[in-house]
Amino acid sequence: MSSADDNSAVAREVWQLMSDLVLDNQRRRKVTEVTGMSFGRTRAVRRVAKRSMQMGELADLLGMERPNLTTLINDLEEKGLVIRKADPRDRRSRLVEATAKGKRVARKAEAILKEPPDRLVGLDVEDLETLRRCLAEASAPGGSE
Amino acid sequence: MSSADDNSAVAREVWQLMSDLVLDNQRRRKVTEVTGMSFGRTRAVRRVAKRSMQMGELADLLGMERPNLTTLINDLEEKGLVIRKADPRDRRSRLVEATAKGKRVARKAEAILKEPPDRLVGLDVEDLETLRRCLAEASAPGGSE
DNA sequence: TCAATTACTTACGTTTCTATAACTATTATA
DNA sequence: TATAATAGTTATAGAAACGTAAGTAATTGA
Repeated sequence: MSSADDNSAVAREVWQLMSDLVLDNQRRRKVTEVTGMSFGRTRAVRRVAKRSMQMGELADLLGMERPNLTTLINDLEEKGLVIRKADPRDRRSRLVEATAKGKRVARKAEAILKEPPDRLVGLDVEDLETLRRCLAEASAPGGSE
Repeated sequence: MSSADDNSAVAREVWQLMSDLVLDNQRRRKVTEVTGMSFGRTRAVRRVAKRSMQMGELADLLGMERPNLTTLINDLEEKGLVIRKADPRDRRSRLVEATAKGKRVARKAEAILKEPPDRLVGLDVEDLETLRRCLAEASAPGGSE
């Protein structure tokens, strides 16, 4: 029996446990409740709040078609959460930027999403440190979501 | 400085790392692609494939209103993925059961969702064991998702 | 037994998500 | 400069996700 097989088996268990912990839909529900809009809309606002970007880049990050993003951003702009600005480098493209209001909404969402479950906080500090070390090692440099 | 504060800070980091790892939208996308239906529909099939249950219980698990579940299950029934059966205990309620076809679809989805990312599999066995131990400790007895 | 409750469905309307085709404006290139 | 490629928008249209009100059938319990 190879060590790779051992890894795989344990990794599957770990993955299952992690997924169960993270994929708690109450969290999504809470976010839509607090922000007063869909999770997808909130996701866009959060992205833009971190950094202004072109429509195309944002569409790619959110994994949606450009025409659909146009509609979404129209909506967010009407709500006063983002604005489109001219891109000085390329007049074809538009830069999407979060307004102060948009950033507030993004912060509210992040606050909910970043709050770890009680059960995680309740672990021993040593265990948490170990978790952090291992997960940091397992994490891609680019991050996701 | 209390130990609780230390825990909280590290826990937040751990949580962030875990969330990034789990919330990879490519996975969702792949599931809808393979199953040929929305993630929500697939979620329902997966639930029922594990265990037959009443409409109400399923609606609660999926976090949706009963009328909406009725529509969803109608759709899945037309697709031949589930069937409604009489509940011998209570003739008001219906038991939703996955068909063989439904179970196949559920298996396909699970196969994608249960596959841990390469970066996790690549960790040392000792680290994986530690992760498992910690996460098992942090997991609720009831599970979620 | 009969009123209240429960489990589910029907009917309806709104929002959100999704994809595609055709269009304008701008930039890059041959 | 003419042509192609790019960035975004408009226009459609269908599927999916939500919520509420009102209805049926079965059960509970006073």
